Amino acid sequence: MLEEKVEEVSALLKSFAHPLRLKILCLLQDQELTVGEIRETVRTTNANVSQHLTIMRNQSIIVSRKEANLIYNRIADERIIELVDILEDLFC
Amino acid sequence: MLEEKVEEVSALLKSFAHPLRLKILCLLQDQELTVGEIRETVRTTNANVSQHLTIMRNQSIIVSRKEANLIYNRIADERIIELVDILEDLFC
DNA sequence: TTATAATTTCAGTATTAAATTAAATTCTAA
DNA sequence: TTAGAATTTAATTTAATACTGAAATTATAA
Repeated sequence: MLEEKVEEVSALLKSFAHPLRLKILCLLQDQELTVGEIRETVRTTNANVSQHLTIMRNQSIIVSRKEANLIYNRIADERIIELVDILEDLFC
Repeated sequence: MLEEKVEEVSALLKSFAHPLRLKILCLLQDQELTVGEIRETVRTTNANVSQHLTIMRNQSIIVSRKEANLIYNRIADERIIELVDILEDLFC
């Protein structure tokens, strides 16, 4: 792997090498959810969920769609869905 | 993914979501190397390489074999080799 | 227009991780 | 048995992350 790609891929990995963020990605594998809905499945604050989503948005892993005063989040990149599936196959 | 597995897999990811550690894993894909040999390919200290190897050893990603006063390191788990290949396929 | 709901942003604190340097260990070979 | 090489460990400093609670933003609907 080229040096440049190593930087890129490690940054990508880092963006979901955190239990809450990995959990969020699992939840979003096959649906879109709002901050509040995600919040209901984990024990933390909305602000915290929002911040973790921001980290993943900055890596273009997640995109959001606004509907009324709700913001629906989903996985932006098919490769991430695939990768989470692979992680599940390999390590679960 | 079960809560317990989320913790486990995110800890695993974290152990190589760092540019130097990912680089080391790439180098070790198909060979074993000593700290000194790894050191030659990156610009940091031996102590630093050793510390990063320790992090991955603690996750059982890497095992070491002693020969004279050299310590050869290799990837301990076939699934990691596979995963690095997949990362390369998907993102490079 | 005002109240409310959802989300984000901000500021502060606490925690964890990374890199550096020096000292300690382990082994080899003179 | 001592000198040197390779590696690890320890201690320190610096930097990056995570979490919380409060305030700000945005949009809806009464």
